[in-house]
Amino acid sequence: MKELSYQTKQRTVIFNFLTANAGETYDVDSLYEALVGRGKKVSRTTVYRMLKKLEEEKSIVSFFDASRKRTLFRFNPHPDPDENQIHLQCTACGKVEHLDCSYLSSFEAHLKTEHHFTLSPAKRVFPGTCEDCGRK
Amino acid sequence: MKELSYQTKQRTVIFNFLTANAGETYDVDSLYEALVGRGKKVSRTTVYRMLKKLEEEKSIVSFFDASRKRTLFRFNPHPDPDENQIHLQCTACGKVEHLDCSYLSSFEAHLKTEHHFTLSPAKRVFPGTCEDCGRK
DNA sequence: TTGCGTGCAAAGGTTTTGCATGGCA
DNA sequence: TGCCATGCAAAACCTTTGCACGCAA
Repeated sequence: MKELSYQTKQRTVIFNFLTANAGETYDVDSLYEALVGRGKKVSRTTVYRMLKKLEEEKSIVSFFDASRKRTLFRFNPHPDPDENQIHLQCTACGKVEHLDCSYLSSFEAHLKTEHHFTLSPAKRVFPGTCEDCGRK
Repeated sequence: MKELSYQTKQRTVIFNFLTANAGETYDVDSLYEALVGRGKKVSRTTVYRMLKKLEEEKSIVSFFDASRKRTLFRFNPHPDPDENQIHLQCTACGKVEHLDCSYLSSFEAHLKTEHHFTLSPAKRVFPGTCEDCGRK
């Protein structure tokens, strides 16, 4: 019962944009505006639906920006769940830093053995203050 | 320019309920229903506004339940930002476990020294799978 | 041809806001 | 008395859904 994925123009446009801007995060609206601003033909509804699909396929990851109350998306460079992947989101400027950090696995192991809690592999977002905002 | 907080009936009712149920998390609606169900006179709007205020005063903490798409609140037993406080939220059942874990501080220190990122002291919520749901 | 993908408009649900009234200090 | 808090209704907001049409395989 495997679901097919047609290679439509909109799918290509959305996916290519996210891979080309792999370091950035986008909410639905900013992504939609960016695409339309570049002359791409796509509807907001399709952006919603395709992002959901791409996330299910692990091509992208999503997380919720509590301060702005909307879902953010970004390219997932490491679909491998064993990756030491982590997101640091600055609560001041909203910026999200992507980071590979081996220290995370030890913390993860501790949570699992000592607290019987398995960290979600894909959506680890830590709120805090980034370097720039911390100086202010 | 310090903002005052009047000790109104609604404020007392909301705050008392959350302290009396310090181990539980509530969304606005379940909290509202619980209060009205107990004969308390309060409006949904006031619940929203008072929760916001209590959170600003660090009396409670909030985080977003991505699966149910709504904000959750709970009493904050440790307003002290130095506390080794952490929340583990199960993405399967939505349950939130509160936890004091000294291991966290070392991870926090690592993030600060190596990655120049200061973890937010109040809103550390880690998504994952709890023990019960992990067994299924 | 099949059935997933698309687009528009409308609905859905959570949260916010405007405004007049109420109540604490 | 001054000013914050409250309540209602309406608005704002992000997101989902219904339905007819389009298009990839």
